[in-house]
Amino acid sequence: MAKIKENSTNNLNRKYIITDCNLTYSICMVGGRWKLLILCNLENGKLRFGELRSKICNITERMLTLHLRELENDGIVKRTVYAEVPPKVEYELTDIGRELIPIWEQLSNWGEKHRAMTRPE
Amino acid sequence: MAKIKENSTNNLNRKYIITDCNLTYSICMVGGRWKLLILCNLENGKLRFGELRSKICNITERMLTLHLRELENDGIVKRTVYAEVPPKVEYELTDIGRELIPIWEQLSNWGEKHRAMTRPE
DNA sequence: TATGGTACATACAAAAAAGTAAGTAATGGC
DNA sequence: GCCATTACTTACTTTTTTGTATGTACCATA
Repeated sequence: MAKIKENSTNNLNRKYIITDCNLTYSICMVGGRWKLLILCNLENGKLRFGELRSKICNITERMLTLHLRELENDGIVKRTVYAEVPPKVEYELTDIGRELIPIWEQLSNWGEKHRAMTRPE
Repeated sequence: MAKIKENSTNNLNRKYIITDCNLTYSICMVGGRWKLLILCNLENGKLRFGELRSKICNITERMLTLHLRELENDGIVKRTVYAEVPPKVEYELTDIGRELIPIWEQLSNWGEKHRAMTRPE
C-alpha cells in the first residue's frame, strides 16, 4: 500500500505470480482488506466518500482512501470530483468492475455453503 | 500465518469483516500469496509435496507447507500420508474445493480481459 | 557406519499491510 | 474574523505476511 521495494524477493515473487496466473492477478485486484466491502456497497450505484465511510463501519479514512485509489488505478472504480466547497466526490463501478458482480455472487454463495459445512450448528 | 494477536485492531477488523461478508470470507480462504497457484496445480488430481514444490517455481518449502496447512484446515485440500520411508504425502482438492473451479475459471477470464484492457498492445 | 531421499519444523529477519493521530484546503454562513 | 464541512494527506507505529537458513526423523541402501 505504501512504498514497496522493487527488488525484494517478496515483490519479485508477487510480480512473477501475477504475470504467470490470471487468477492470482484477479484476486490481487480485490485482495485488500476492505476492497470487496467497498465494491459491494457500490453495487447499487454511486456513493460519496462520506457515505462509503459510514456504511463500512470500522474503516478509517486513510484505509478507505488508499483502497479507493488502488481500485481507481486498476480501473475498477470511477471517481468523479465536483468543483464545490465543501468538496463532493462520487465513486461508482466501471464496466469492467460490474463484470465482477456475477462472479462475486457465486463466490459469496460458495462462502456461505463452506461456512455451513465447516461450522454446522 | 504465524501467531496473531487476538485483540489487535487488525485482527478484530478481519474477524468483523469475515463475519459480515461471505464474499470477503471466501476471498480470505484463497488469499495467501501462493494459494491459488497451489489449487490450480491440484485441479487435475493428486500431487505429492515434492511435485507441487517443483511445479511452483520460486516457492519455498516453508511457504508451501504453511499454505497447504491452511488449505487443509479450511477443508479445501485433503492431505493423505502414506506410512513409508522416505515419507510420501499426497494432496488433493476436496469436494467443496472442487466447487471453486468453475468460479475461478470465470475470475481468470475476467483477469485476462482486464489485463488486455488496461495494458493494450 | 555413513549417506540419501522426503516432508516437514524452527528461529529469525525483511517487507508489506493495516491502523493511529493529527493536519490541510477551500469557502459559505455566522 | 472564526467556525463548520468534506475529502482527503502526512508522519508514524503496530501487526501480519513472506522469505532465509538450517535442522530433524525415518529407514533402506552402499
